[in-house]
Amino acid sequence: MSSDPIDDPQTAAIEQLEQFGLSAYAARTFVALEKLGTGTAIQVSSIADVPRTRVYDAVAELGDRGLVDVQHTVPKEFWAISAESTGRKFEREMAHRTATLTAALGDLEPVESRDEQRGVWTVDGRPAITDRVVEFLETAEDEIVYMSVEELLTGEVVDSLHAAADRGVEIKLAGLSPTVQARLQERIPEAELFDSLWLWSDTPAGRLLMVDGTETLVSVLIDDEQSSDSQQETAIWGAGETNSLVVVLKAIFTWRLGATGEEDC
Amino acid sequence: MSSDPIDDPQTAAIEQLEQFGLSAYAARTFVALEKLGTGTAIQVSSIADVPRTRVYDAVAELGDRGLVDVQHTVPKEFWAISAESTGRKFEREMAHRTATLTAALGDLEPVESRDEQRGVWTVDGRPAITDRVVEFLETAEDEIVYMSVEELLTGEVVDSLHAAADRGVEIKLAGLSPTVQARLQERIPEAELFDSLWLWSDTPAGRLLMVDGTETLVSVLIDDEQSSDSQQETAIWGAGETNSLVVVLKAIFTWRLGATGEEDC
DNA sequence: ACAGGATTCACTCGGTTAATCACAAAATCA
DNA sequence: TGATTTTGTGATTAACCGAGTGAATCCTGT
Repeated sequence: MSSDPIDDPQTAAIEQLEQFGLSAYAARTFVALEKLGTGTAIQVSSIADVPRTRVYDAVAELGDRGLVDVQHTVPKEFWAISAESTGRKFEREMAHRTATLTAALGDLEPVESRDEQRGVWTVDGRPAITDRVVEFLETAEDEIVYMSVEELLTGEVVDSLHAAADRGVEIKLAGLSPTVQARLQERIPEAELFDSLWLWSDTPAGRLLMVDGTETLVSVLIDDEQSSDSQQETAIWGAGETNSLVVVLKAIFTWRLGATGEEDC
Repeated sequence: MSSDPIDDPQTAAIEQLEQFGLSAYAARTFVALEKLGTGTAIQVSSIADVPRTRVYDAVAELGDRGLVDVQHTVPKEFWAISAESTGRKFEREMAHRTATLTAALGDLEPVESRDEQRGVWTVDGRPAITDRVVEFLETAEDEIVYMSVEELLTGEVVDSLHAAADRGVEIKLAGLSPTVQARLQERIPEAELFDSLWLWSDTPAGRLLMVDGTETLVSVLIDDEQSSDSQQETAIWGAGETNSLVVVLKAIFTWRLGATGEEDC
């Protein structure tokens, strides 16, 4: 009995194989064979919890994918390719799939011209928001204004800031805590720091970004009603000179940045 | 109307997205948004052939994956990330998945020791067979004997042969046609050529491989009964000093190789 | 030929997803 | 303000695929 199903390698492997499109039986059969090296239907069935009579279907599926070979004796014996080969095989398959997808998406002819962005868009979830932030940072040409709490300063964001600094983009940073300030200063010495202008101290702070005065993003952390210990991040963003969110944030930033140090309100 | 559904970029993109685990509706919705840039439920529904009332679910699914943002106006408006971002996103996700899988497979503790291979295994399908051949070539330490028809000399095989030659493995090659011989000689000058000993001229020839005198593989091309124009490749292989297939082939090879030039039979 | 096991095949059941419909909320227009 | 259209959400039905089970067939060794 594998006691704790969480992060048990067997469970993890089966899960990934299913994600790659294998049936449940095939995935479990493959993992069993991986442990056995070689085995018969009965052996597989006993340790993989797959009905004996269906091991054959599963092996056929695995054979089509080039993951398992068969010995046509009685009883049949099955052999799985090595763990390293499996990894390489899937890596190549996935590379091929992503290439196909990218090519196909690139070949789609647009129905109409992609006009200027209007309105304010919302994104939910930390990974998606980080994606959007990084994307904005990568398109920056002149100026980046960025403010963030520590926990949201992931590596990719810092890397993007660094890359922007290297190509001559003016960077103005603010953190909500001295810790964050220090870390930013250390990683990106080119950046100009300014005092945090986050005035709503009881608001669960998130991030605040403006790029080239034309693209802005604001996020906040909200307590998740389901799991009380975790926080959910939600963000809004807008793009374009005349975008309402952009206009508002640009006004705020130029006002605060112009009057650095004056802390009245 | 997209007339020919074969290799139509739209169809291809939808197919790949479904392979990556998106529902049919989500995949079609995303492709539609990719063409539109931004759009409402009705616009998506009209060009994506998705029921209007289901576009919202599809978008929610896409939003969870970070592929689409929403504008909470009336009517709602949807925005899809760029084709390039999509490609990068999936590339990273797949890299993560393969890494997880490789780690999990490596952490599987074997049930019993992987004993010496016995018996003869069969592999079906050209890609799987090529995989096996390359794997054997990569483990070669002393000597490779390889014979193949031209159509099976894919790039990866030649590359593996080249790599083996570079690390000092003695390579003995034979092709079934002078063309193949010439190509091999050109690509891998270190290799020693010998006359083909494929005597069964009416047999649909495939390949024949022996590595270090301990691993052997033989394949033949058989006409496919379904599609008469294509050929199916099927192979058998064995490993280990005492393996019957290995013993037989080793005997043949040493006999023929020892008596090069004598063409009686 | 027979017994035991191995393998294949046919079928049922359950869950998921596609697809349709009904309805409530909101907005536009008269 | 009231009627009509449009938008969004939820419930319901239908079709499909995969898991699981059991019976029928085949093979092997005695």
